[in-house]
Amino acid sequence: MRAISWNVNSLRTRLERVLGVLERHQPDILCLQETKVTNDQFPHAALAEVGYKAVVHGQKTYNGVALLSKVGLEDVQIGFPNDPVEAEARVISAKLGGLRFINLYVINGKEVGCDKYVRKMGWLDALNQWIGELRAQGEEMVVLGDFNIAPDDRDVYDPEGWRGKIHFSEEEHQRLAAMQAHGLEDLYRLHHQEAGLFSWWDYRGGAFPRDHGLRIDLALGSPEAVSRCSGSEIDREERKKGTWEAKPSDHAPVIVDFQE
DNA sequence: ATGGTTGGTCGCCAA
Repeated sequence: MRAISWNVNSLRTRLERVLGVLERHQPDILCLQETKVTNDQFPHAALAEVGYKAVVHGQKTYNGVALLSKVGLEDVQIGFPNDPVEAEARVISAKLGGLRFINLYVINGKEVGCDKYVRKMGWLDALNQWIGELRAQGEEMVVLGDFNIAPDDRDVYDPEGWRGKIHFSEEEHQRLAAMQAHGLEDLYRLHHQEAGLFSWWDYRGGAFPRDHGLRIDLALGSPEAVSRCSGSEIDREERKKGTWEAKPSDHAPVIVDFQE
């Protein structure tokens, strides 16, 4: 079973590239973030043509998450209980192959200390409470998506420059640690230990050619997910301009494989 | 500290 997480930065702009990713990697489940499309404008027909059915949680202009699958999804849940920013479409989850896939688009936070950063912390606290409740009920899961947090020095191109900044601050790391304390492990790090393996590069300042990236797109797994996880890769090629007419997203897809 | 680029939408906000 193959899962992919990808922040597409507008599904309508990126549809051709999404179809390319589906064809190249043949995932059982594709978890999209920043679809930036309302549910009534979601491109269901184009995805159905290649065999994928989508469950969606969108809004106009901002945010938006979706799950695509060609093998069916069970127990779909939109959002989570007691979300302090319920109007923002940031979470959708469903069960597949004995695991609940919880697809996240975490609040960016903009800058440490600003009101958006404070909202990010409160939102992560509420999310962690829900994840803790599910885990206490024995739910096995993969929590994946755009976390907007780089876990450690290996995940940042300039750790000293980034330390204490947005995506790499102590308070964000506390929230990530709190999530992991519910028994979740970084599935990518089960298979790769080296530094400099990134999932996001800023559009600005030639960040991709300079390889000034961060690994902020994560997949965390509970014990059953960990024991079944057979590999994980970042499709860095997808971040290149390549021969595609459409431009790349600023995020690369994160692929995670599981034994059945 | 600022700037740089992209997307949604049409003067900016968000990332």
